[in-house]
Amino acid sequence: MVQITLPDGSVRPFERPPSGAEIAAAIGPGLAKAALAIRVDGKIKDLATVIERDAKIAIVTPKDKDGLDLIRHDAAHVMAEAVKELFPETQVTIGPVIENGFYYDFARPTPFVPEDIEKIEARMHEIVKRDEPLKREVWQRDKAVGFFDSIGEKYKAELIHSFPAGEDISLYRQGEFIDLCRGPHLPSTGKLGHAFKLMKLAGAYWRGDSRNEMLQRIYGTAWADEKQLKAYLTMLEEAEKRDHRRLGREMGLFHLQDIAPGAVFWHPKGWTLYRTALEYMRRRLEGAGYVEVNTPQLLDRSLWEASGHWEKFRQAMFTSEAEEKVLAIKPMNCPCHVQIFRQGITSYRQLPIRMAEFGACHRNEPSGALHGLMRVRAFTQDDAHIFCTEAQIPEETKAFCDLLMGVYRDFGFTDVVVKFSDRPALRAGADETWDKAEKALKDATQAAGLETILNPGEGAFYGPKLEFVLRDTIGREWQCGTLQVDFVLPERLDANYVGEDGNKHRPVMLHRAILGSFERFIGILIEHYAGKLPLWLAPEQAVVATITDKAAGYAKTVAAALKEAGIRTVLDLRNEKIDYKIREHSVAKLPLILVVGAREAEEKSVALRRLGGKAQEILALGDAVARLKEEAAGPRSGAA
RNA sequence: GCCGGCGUAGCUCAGGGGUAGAGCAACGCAUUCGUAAUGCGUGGGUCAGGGGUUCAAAUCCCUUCGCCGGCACCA
Repeated sequence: MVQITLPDGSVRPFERPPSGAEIAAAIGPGLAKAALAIRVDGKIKDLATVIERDAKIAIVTPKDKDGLDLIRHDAAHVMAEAVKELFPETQVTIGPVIENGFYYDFARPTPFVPEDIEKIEARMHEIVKRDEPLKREVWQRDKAVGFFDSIGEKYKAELIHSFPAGEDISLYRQGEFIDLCRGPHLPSTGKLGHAFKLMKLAGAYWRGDSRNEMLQRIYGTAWADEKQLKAYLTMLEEAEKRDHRRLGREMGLFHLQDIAPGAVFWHPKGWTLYRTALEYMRRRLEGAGYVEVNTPQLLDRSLWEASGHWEKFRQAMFTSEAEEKVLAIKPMNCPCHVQIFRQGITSYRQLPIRMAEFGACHRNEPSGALHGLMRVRAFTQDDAHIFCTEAQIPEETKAFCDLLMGVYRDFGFTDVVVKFSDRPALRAGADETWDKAEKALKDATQAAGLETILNPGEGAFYGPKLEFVLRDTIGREWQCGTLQVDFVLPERLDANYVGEDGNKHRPVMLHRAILGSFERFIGILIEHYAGKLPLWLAPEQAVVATITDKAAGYAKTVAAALKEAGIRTVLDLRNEKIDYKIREHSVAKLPLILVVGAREAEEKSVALRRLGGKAQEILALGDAVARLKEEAAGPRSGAA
C-alpha cells in the first residue's frame, strides 16, 4: 500500500506502487491527458516514474512554469532528432532551455543555411505527429562513452568524461534518436504540441570558449499553446518598433555612419535630449556636493603604464603619436582625476572630494560588439571619483545610493536591481581590507533601503562593487550604475593626503556612475518610452500649429510666449490642413500640440492636444503658458 | 575578433547578365481648410568600396568595409 498526498492535502491509497501517469489517471481523465511529468517531494520526474513509497506529489501540466520548461526542453530534443534525420553527418552537443525557448548546438563541417531551418521546423512538426514515446535508460558511464564514440558523437563522449566519476548516465530514446540527457522529459513527442518556431541561426563556441571550435546554434521559441506563441511573437514585433536605432532615425535624433563605426552623429533634436539629460545630471551632482572637472583626451603612455591600463587593457585603447611619443586616447577618466588630486597637498579636512567629469572616452570595442547607441566606441560617462578615507566609505555609499535612486526615479525607472559583487579569486589587497570594504558597501546599501543580489566572486581585482540594473517597461534589464571601491589606483598613482596625525595616508577611491554612458542611457530611454519621451526630456516640447494663415500673427505670439516660459517650441505655419499637421507632429511624438485658428486668435486662447490623446482643451493663453511652464520644467527632486 | 545573413534614391523595399524602379519623404504649383495623410507636377542613384570574368555586371566570382542576428568580449 502506497499513500500519495496530493497538493490539496488529500491522500490517495494505491494497492501497488503507481506510476505518475496512473496517479494522474486516478484523479481524472482531463488531468491524465494534460499530464507532462510528476513532481515527487518537490522534484520533477518523468511521468513514467513509479512511486515506490509514500510521497507528496503534484502532476505537472503545461500550465506550470516547470511544464513549460519541459516543453521547451523537449522541443530542443525534437529539433536534434529532426536535424539528425535530415543531416545525419551532424553531431549533437548541448540543447538547454533558455528564457522564452531553447537552443541546440550542432557540430558540422558546413554551416546551416536559412532554408535548412524551414526543413528542420517542418520535420519537427512531423516528429510531433508521430507521437514517439520517450524512454529513459540508465547506462554505465564507460558503456555510454563507448556508445557515443562508436556513433561518432565525440562531443557527447567528451561531456560524459566531464561528469563526476562513478555516476550512472541517463539517456533518452525517442524513435531512432537517442540522446544523453539528465531529463526529465515528456512521455511522448506528441505532448510537445505545435506552438513552437525556430527563430535564428548563430555561431557559438563549444563550451562558450572562444579558443574552441565554433558550433552551429539554432534558437527556437516554444509555448504551451498557439495563443502564447502568438503573444510572444507580437511582443517581439512591439520590441522591434521601439528599437532606438529605428526611432532615432525616425525622430531625427542621431545617425551612425560607416565612416565612424561606434561613434554617434547627434542631430539638433538628439543633442537637445542629450544636453537636457546632461544638464539635469550636472544639477544633481552639484546638489550632492560634487565638483566638476575636465581633463585631457590624449595622454602619454607613461600614465597608462603607471595606472596598469597599458598592461591589462592595451588592446582596447586607441593610440596616437606625436614627436615620437606614444599617446593614448583615454578609455577612462580615473587616472586623470588622480592627477588633479595630486596637485598641491590634500588635507584630511578636504575629504571627501567628489570629482565629477562628463568625460569623453574611447574604447576600441570589438567590431562584433557594436550595437547602435548601446555599445559604442566613443562615449561620455556621468563619471565621478570620490576620494575619501576608509571610514567615510559607508556614508559616501549611502549618499550615492540615495542620489542614484532619485535620479532613476526622475527618469521614470522605479524597478532597480542591485547586484553586489564580492572578492574575486585573483585580487589585490589584504583580506582585512576586503572585509572592511565589503561590509561597508553592504551596510550602506541596507541603510539606503536597497536589497542586493549577491554576485559571488565578480568584484574587480581592486575592490568589491555594486551594479545597478534597471528594468524597463517591457521587462528588459539594463546595467547602468556602478560603485566600485578601489584601494589600488591611489597606490599605483601615488595619491596621498595628510592625516590628522600629520602623516601621509592613501585615500580610497570610489569609482561611480549613475547613467553609465549618456549614449547608452539615451538609447535605453528611447526604448523604455518607445520614443514618447516625458515632456521635460522631449527635444521639442510644443508645436503651435495654425489652421489658416489668418491665425499666423497670433500663432507667433503664442510661440513667443511659450519660448519665453522656457518651453522648447516650434511654429508650424505651413499651408497644410490641420489633420495633416496633427498627424505629422503625432508621428514625430511631439508631446503638446497647440492648435490656433481664427477662433483662438479672436479669444486669445489655445486648443491644447496632448500626444496620444483625442480630446482637446481650450485654455486662455496665459493659463496655458503658466500650466505648461510648470509641467515642462521637469523633476524638482534634489535640485540645487 | 568568430559564425551566418545583408548592403539598390533620405526611408521602406522591388529588380538577379542587355536603357535603374515603386511607395513614402523632399521640392514646385494650386488649395486657406477645425483635430492622425488635399490634388497635380518635378528633381533625385559611383546599385557600399576595390579587383576580376564577359562584347556587356546592380546582377556572376574574389576581396575590403559597414550593418543585422548570435557567440566571445564589455576593464
